[in-house]
Amino acid sequence: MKEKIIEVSIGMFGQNGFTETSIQDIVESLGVTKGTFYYYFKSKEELLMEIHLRYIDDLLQSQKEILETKNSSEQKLYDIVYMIMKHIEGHGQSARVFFREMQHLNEEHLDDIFHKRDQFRKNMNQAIQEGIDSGEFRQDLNVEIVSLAILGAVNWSYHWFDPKGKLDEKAVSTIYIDFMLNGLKST
Amino acid sequence: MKEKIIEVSIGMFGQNGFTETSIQDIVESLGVTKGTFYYYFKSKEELLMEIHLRYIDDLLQSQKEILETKNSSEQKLYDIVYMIMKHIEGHGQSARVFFREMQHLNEEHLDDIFHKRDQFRKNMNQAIQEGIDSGEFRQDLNVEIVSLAILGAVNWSYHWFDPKGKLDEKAVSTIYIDFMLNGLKST
Amino acid sequence: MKEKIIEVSIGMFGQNGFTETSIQDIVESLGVTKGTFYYYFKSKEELLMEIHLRYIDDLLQSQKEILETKNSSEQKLYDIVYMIMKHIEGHGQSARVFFREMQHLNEEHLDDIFHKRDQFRKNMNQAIQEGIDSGEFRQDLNVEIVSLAILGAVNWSYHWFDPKGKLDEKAVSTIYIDFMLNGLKST
Amino acid sequence: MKEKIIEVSIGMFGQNGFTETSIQDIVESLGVTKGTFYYYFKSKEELLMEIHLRYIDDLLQSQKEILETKNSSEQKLYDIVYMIMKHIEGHGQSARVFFREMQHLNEEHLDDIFHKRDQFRKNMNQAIQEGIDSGEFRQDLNVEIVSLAILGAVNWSYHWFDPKGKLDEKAVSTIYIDFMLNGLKST
DNA sequence: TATGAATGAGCTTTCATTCAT
DNA sequence: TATGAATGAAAGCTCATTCAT
Repeated sequence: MKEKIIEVSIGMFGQNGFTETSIQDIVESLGVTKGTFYYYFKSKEELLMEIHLRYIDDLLQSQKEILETKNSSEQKLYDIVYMIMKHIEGHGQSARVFFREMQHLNEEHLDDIFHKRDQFRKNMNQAIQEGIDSGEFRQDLNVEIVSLAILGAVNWSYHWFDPKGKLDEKAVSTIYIDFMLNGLKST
Repeated sequence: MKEKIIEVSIGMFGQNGFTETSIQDIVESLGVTKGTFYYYFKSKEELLMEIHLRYIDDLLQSQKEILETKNSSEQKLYDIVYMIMKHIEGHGQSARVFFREMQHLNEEHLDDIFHKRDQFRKNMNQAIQEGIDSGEFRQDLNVEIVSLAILGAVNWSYHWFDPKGKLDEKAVSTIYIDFMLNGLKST
Repeated sequence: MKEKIIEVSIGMFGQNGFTETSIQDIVESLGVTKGTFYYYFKSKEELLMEIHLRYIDDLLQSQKEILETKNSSEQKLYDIVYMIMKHIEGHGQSARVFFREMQHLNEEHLDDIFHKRDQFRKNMNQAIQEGIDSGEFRQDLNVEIVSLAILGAVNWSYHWFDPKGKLDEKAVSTIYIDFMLNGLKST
Repeated sequence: MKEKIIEVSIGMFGQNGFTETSIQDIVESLGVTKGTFYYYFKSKEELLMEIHLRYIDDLLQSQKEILETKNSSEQKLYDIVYMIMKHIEGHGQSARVFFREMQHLNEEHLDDIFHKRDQFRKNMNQAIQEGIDSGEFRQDLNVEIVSLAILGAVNWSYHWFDPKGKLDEKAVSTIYIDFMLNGLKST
């Protein structure tokens, strides 16, 4: 039941927004009553936190596995970008909730999530730094800002990426990486 | 008074969110009553639309001026990126509202805004295409996706950019452009 | 202007109801502002009272003229019925307002109107009594109740009478009177 | 609880009017909170509809039973008149609400009620027609108009009938019927 | 005569949450 | 595990009215 609540909530939060979705809406779509909801969750916010945690923990775990390999920095970068895109493709509504409804967490939870997002970003920084150190990437990069640019470009995809569109998440990732590695300029 | 309402609303919507800010909060912060609010706005949503319109219309206008120059594509790209960053720097809360609270517009208004955002994106596409045609940019770029990547990277800045931080909007723009033109790879 | 306000108010009160029609609605339909309204009327209720007064005073005056003639009771009865019907035909919305929105008058005004409606009813009683005394009407009638029945039947017409319908107010009055004088029973 | 809400609402709507009675007034008189009201009714209008439905359905049912008997038309007419009067006597406030507050139903509900009131009227027409066909009533009656006159006379009673007055509903009904059958004219 | 800005009280409705069963 | 009745606080919005100009 708890899983079912989370599942339909993600769908409804993603579609209509956190504030716009009432507990009533959620339980009605499951054919149960509000009491049931409060048996499994202390509050609406706790449900939102659970959704956030699952998303970011999953991302962090995948990122960790990628970073622990012996692959080239270029490959690692590609793997991370593709992994995020794969998440957006496979859990599109989760991504929407994660990127859009964070503000509705309470302070404590927000701190927790913020810290984890920061960790994700720092891991990204590190991957880029490694590429610089190994000579794969340019020496004169501002790691912090470039990292934010890459994350921004990829994360932004949740706004427009359509799993049923012309290009799948793999194709988009490939274009992203080519752009990020080689830039726009003709040589 | 209308201007004052818009002004404080942007601040409060940006800080606490559209749904979390009540009309009561807004008018209290101005020392007037709810009736006053509804004298100037038919609904809370109408106020939100006004904020959106001002933001996107301003952006489109600035973009148009940039595109109408005879500058190189590289320069135009820089100018657009810097212009967006300048907006985020100068109207940070507006940007937050614009990028985050769009969902609370009604269908008709959403259509309008969506159409304008699309226009902005298409103008961006065109700028890149011109660069390709003139030989400044690589021939093998996927214009649509690259354009989305650039916009994503720059727009995302509203999440983290701090006007009082170490780097100002000009420095960030420069780093962005360098990254976008030349990529990460060492040569 | 005062006349115009009364005129459109009758239309709007009749169509949509007194409470459902706002001052704003009224002044907007005249292209003026609320201040103007309050220049001519102390309150919304005062406007309603004015409408009521015009209606009942008109009715009372017409009734008086009919009763002062030397006509037969039958004729007088017919004239009164026809006169009410004529009012409903010609001032349909006024009738609606008069019969339906009385409750929104304040106590003092309500008293006044009530007293005048009562006067109208008593004059009716008197007409019937005269008919009885002269032998035109049956001796065993309960004047009070019969009078209320007649007024009920005629007044009720405002619910359904359609000036553009098959029967005009004259035809309906004739049928009413025939029914009231001769009853249903076959002889 | 739902019953209690309906009960006190009828009283308050009848006394002070639908618009003049707030949900607050209703729940306060029951010692509960507004939330409770909305647990049982989707809206104030829905409550009004429920009151209307109960009234008209009850009336239609009683009318049906009367019409299905083998009684004379005269008797049926008396029974219907008496039945309506009995309703006005016993559910005076309901009658007030029913006849006066109909306008506050929404379009869909209004249609429904209107249709049922029309059915009641048509059944009345039919009863009169049967009397004509059987020879009890005059051949030259305009059934539609006479029927409306009778209903008007009886329904109007809700304006003035006082259960504690000199004449009870039975006495009034008897006077009504005598008047309707035999008319005013002396013979 | 008329305007327009502002008020303030009140309205219907929503909703997260509680709790006895 | 789950229900269903009830709460209470707050929300968006309406509107008759006032008043300086």
